[in-house]
Amino acid sequence: MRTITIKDIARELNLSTSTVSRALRDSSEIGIETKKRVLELAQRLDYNPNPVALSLLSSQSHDIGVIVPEIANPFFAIVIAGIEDVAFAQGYHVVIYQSHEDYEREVLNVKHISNRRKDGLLVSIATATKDYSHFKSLHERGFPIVFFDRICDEIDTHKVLVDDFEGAYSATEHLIKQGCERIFHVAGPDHLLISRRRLHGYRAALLDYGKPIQDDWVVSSAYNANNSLEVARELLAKPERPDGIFASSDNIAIGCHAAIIEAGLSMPDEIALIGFSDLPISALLNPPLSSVAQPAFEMGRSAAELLINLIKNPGKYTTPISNVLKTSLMARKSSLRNVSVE
Amino acid sequence: MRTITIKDIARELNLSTSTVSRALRDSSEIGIETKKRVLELAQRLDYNPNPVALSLLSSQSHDIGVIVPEIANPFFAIVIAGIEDVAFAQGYHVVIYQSHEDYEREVLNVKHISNRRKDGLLVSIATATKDYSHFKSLHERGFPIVFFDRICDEIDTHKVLVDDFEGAYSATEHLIKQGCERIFHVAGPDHLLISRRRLHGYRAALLDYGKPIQDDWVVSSAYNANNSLEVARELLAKPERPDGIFASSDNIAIGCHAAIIEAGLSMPDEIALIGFSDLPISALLNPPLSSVAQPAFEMGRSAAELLINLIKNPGKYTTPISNVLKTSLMARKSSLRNVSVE
DNA sequence: TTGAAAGCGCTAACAT
DNA sequence: ATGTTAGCGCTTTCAA
Repeated sequence: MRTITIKDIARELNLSTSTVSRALRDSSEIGIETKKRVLELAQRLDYNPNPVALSLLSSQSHDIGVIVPEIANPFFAIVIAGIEDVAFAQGYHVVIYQSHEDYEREVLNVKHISNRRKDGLLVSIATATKDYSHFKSLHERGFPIVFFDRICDEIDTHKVLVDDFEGAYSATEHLIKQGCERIFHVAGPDHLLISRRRLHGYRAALLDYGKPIQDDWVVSSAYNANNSLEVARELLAKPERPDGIFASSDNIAIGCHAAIIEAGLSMPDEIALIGFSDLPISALLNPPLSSVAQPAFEMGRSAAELLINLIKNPGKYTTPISNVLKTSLMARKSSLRNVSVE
Repeated sequence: MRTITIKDIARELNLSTSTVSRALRDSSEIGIETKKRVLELAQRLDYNPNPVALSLLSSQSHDIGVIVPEIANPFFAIVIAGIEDVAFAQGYHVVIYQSHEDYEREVLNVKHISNRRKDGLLVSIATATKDYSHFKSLHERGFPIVFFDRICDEIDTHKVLVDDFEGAYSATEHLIKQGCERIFHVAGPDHLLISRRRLHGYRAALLDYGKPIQDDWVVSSAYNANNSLEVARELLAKPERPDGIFASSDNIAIGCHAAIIEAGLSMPDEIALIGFSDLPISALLNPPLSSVAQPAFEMGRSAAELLINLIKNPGKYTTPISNVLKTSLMARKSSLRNVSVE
C-alpha cells in the first residue's frame, strides 16, 4: 500500500519538496511552468496530501466530534444529518460517538476527541451523566463545545435547544381541550433538563386550566420504548386509569401506544396519547401518534454553525448564544377526539 | 490549549526523549528507578500520547471505517453496535460514514477512509451504486475490506450476510399456509443483491406450492417507509388487490402497514403482511408486524472480527470467508390468521 | 542503561 | 523563483 508523497514528485521532477509543496498550494512565487509540471504529475500519480501529517503540523484535524446517546434514536440520526449538512459544506468531517447513555463511555469519548485533536465537540449528554467535569475541563482549556438538546446548564457555551416547556404546555393543553380529565405524564429521567422542563410545562398547563396536579399521575421512564412499555402496562393495570397521556418523548409514547392497544383500550376515546419529537415513524402508527414536532435537522444545522464559528474564531470571547427553536403541535388520531372545534 | 508532550517530561526530568519514550512503553532496558519517575510525572501531568504523531509514524490509525447507507435505519444502527462491541474490545475506534444511498457520497467516503489512513473498511453498499471500482482499487492495493448485508459479489474478500433466499422463502411459505392466494411482493431496488435474493426466495416458494407467479404482483420500492407507503397505496387502489404481502424489508413493510390501515382493510384477514429484518419497532405496531428476523448485532460482530483479522495479518492471503447467518420467522398478528395449526 | 540522530509527510521561515 | 533547514510528537536504530 505505498502511497505517493510529495517526495516522489520532487524526485521525479528534480525539485525540492518545498517547491512542490508550494506549487501544489498554488503559491504565487512559483513559476507558471513549474507549477504546471507539478500539477500534472500529481494528477497522473493520483497524489493525495497526507492529512495525518497536516494534522500533526497544524494541530487541526478538520474533524468535529459529535457525541449522542444513541444513533438508533431517529431524533439524533436526523440531528446528525443536519450537522453533516453544514459541516460538509465547510470542509469538516463529522465523527460520530455514542455514549449509549453511559457515563464512563461518555468520558472515554471526550478523551478520544481531545486526544485525537478534533477541532470541536457537539454533544447531547447521556442519561447517566451527573458530573460534568469532563466537559468543564475541556471547555476551560478553550476547546470549542456546543451543547444541543440535552444541554448542560453549568457550562457557559453555545447551546441549541427547543422550548421544551412550551411544547409540553401545548401538548397538555391539547389533551385538556380534547376533554381529558385524568391526564398522566410519562416523564423522562429526572435529572435531565429536558425531562424536567417538559414536566414543568405539563404542570403549568394543568394549573392554568384549573386541573388538579397529582404527583402519582407522573411516572418516569427511560427514553426508550421497551422501558415505557413496561411502565405503561403497570399504569393501565391500576384501578384508576388515565384518560390522557402526555409522554416525554415519542419513543416513550410508542411504548405507551403499544400498551394501550395491548390492553384493548380505544385510542383516543378511552385514552388520548401525545408524544414529543414527532419521529418519522409516529405518523405511520395505528392510530397515528400525535406529537410535538421538534426541528431536529435545523437543530443540527444550528449547532454545527455555532461550533464552526467558535472554531474559526479561537480565543475571541463571544457571549454564549442559546438558540431556542420553536416546536409545533402535530395533532393526529391518537389524541383527536370528535369534540367541537377548539 | 497547550498539551503535554514527551519533551516536557524529558526536560523536567533531565532525560532524553527517547528514554522517556522507552520508560512509557515499559521497555526492559530502562532502569527501574527512572521508569518510576517518568511514570509518576506522566501521571501527574496527565500526559497522553499524541495519536496523530503515532499514526504518522506507523501509518496506522487504530480506526476502522464503516460505511452504511443511513444510520437512521435501525438495522444498521444495530449492526454498528455489534461492530463497536468487537472493535472497542480490540482497541479500535469505529468511524461511521453515511452514503445516504448516494454513489458520489460513497466514493468520497472511501477516499476519506483511504486518505486518513484508516486501518480497514466495513461496508454495506448504497442503493445508487452500480460501479464498484472505488472498492476494487482499494482492495487491490491490499486495503482490508469486509462487506456486510449489501455485499458486492465482484470483490473477492470476506462477507457477512444472511440467507436472504431462505428467509424470503419461509416468509412466503408462511403466507401460503395462512391461506393467502394472491401474494404480492414489494421488492427492494432491482440491482441490490439482497433485493434479488429475496425476490427469488419469494418466487421459489410460490413455485414449490404450485401457486402462479405473476410478474405484476411484484412491485419495487426504495428501502424506506415513505416510498413504500406510496407504492402500497397504488397497489391497494387497484381492482385486484393482494390478500397477502411479503415486503423486502421492515421499513418497506411499515409503509405497507400504514397504507393497509389507511385503506380501512383488516389485517391479517383481508391482507396478511410480513416484512424482513424484525426491527425493534415492528413488534410494537398495531397489529404487530410479522417479520424475518436477522441477527443484526451478530452480523456486526462477525464483520468486525473478520476485518480485524485481516488487519492483523496483512498480506497473508486467506481464502475469503462468506459468513451466512441464519434468519428466523417471527409470526405475529399482521399475518397470523385463525387457521388450523400448520 | 541512556543519549543522539534520523525520519514519518508536510509546511514555513530563512536563505540564495 | 527555488532550495535548505527546522520542526510538529513520537519511535527506533545506532552509539556510547
